Amino acid sequence: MRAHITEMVHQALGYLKRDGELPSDLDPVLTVEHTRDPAHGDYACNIAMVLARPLKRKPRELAELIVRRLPESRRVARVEVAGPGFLNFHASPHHLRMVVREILDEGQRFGQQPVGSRPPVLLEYVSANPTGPLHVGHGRGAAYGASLASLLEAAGHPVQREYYVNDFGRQMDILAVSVWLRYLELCGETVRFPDNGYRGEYIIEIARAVRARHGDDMRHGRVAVEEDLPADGEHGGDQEQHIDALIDRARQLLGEQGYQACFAAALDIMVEDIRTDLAEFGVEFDRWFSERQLTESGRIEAALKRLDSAGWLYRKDGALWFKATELGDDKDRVVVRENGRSTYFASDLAYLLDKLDRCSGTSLYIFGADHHGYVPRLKAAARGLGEDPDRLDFQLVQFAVLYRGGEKVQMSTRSGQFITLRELREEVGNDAARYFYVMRSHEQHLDFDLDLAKSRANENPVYYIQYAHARIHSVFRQLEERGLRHNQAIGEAALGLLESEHEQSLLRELARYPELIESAADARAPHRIAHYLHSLAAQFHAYYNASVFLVDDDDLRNARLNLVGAVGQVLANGLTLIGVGAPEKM
RNA sequence: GCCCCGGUAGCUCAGCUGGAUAGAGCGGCCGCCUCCUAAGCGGCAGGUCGCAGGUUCGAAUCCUGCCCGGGGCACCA
Repeated sequence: MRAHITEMVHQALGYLKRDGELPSDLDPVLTVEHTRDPAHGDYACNIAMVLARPLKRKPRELAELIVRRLPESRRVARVEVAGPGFLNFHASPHHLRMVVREILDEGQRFGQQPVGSRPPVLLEYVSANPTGPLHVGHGRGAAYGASLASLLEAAGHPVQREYYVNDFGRQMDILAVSVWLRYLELCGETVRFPDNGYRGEYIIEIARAVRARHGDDMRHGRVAVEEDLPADGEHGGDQEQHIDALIDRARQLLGEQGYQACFAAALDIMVEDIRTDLAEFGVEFDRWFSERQLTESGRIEAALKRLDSAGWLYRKDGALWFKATELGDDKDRVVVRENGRSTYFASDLAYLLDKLDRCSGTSLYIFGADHHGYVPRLKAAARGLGEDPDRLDFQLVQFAVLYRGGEKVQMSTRSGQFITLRELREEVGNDAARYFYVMRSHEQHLDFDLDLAKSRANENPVYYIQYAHARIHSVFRQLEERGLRHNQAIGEAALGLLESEHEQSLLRELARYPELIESAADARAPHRIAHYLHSLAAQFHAYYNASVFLVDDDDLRNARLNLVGAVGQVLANGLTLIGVGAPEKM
């Protein structure tokens, strides 16, 4: 509809230019938007105000001129000049009738553009290190990413969903050693656990699984394990040196094969845990991209070679550096360490290149807010690799803080004192968790009120929306119980009977859903869907309380059922986008 | 010091990429079930859009400076 009105205005301008009433070289930027106040019609256009200055004419006068030349449209009932010079367009009853018909005919596809009508997007999200279970912070990234993926798809972008698995590097070694030490404990050895190790209960469970698979094969005595290790932090030594030495010791005692078996077991179990956790949360991926494979396939070398031949690498202090500063970053970055191992950033380079090769459109990153420093770095990387940095899009998800009983729930990762995503889901349920995570703008800190999320009362927005959907289904059940059937054709013919304020505002609200999908997708803002649904539900509840739908009059009843059915459909479609269920009964 | 996000009603937040008289939920107060689910509805109260300049027909929205809160600035991952 917005496009339709824009076209109408352009036509009018064309006539005026042809007739010499406006200069022919005119090419103004005009906007058509939804009005907030129904008194201003359904859509407003600012063209007259935009033209007023360059033409040195009064906006209202220009507005009158344009209105007179607007082409006829069945979807527009009338156009008025209002306020400082707005063109206010009133949608025709025909237009609103068409919207209801479209909703009922298209069903769950209503609001969606054909996939492929917009450029593809490769969306990477969550990508938490598989060194422990997901916590509530990851949950927000997961809910946001999954909702955004659905939203982009609905707007017509082909979407590839990816999880980048950091299955390589020192953190994973620390995980493997932590598991091994717990395993030794299970075998009956008394070994000291390093300050820097992963302490969570889950490590013991992984160790148990390793023991079930490998028996006592990996058992070594305490002396062999701890002999001659540098002191740990607790004993006045260096934590990092201590744990590195411990990793080396594990490699020696277990042999490379044995060590890899332990490492692989820990990794498999962790990744599988994350995968099922997310799947239960309705968050799925098309691909789990392994960092290790990136290394082994030589793509890091390839990316570095490309940077080098473009002259962006240099050697200093024994390390290989990327001249990021010259490409917009605030400092140069090491890509190969003094010890010859490539850095995490080198993997990022290779992955970036791989993504851009596989997706002709945009590579969209969802980061936690603490990763914002990566943005200039990766843009510099794209430039250095000879790629267009505008093909990268970064969305930063701010932190979520849990509140229980009005008190902030304290969490710290190190000590293993954190609430996992799984615990959160069990406490408040998947629907509430998904909704609460996306109901706020992702770039806004989130106060997650556990008590509110658990509440089964009207104050909980999730139930409020779901209740509206359930009520609608209940109406249709009642209809059948009374031995009646809904006749859509009769309803459509009688849609003109829906003249009450509630009915009109519901029709207007439904009509803007497809445009909401578009603008929310462009703004990467699924929270707008959440707000829209709440508003639609509110209007429905008001309507429900004000009118009886199942009246004796066939025309009126069917017309109302068309409207109510359409509301139910749009509620279900929107809830699906943000991963929340649309129950038919509550 | 530099960078990112935020500051809008008592609280939590929207504000559709610059529009018309700034909105919702919660909390507070007053009402509404012989009727399709009261997990609902109606009403009242509540505002210096952090502060100061600037840009323009028009600013909560864009620019600059300052104040406050959160986060980040590794040859860690």
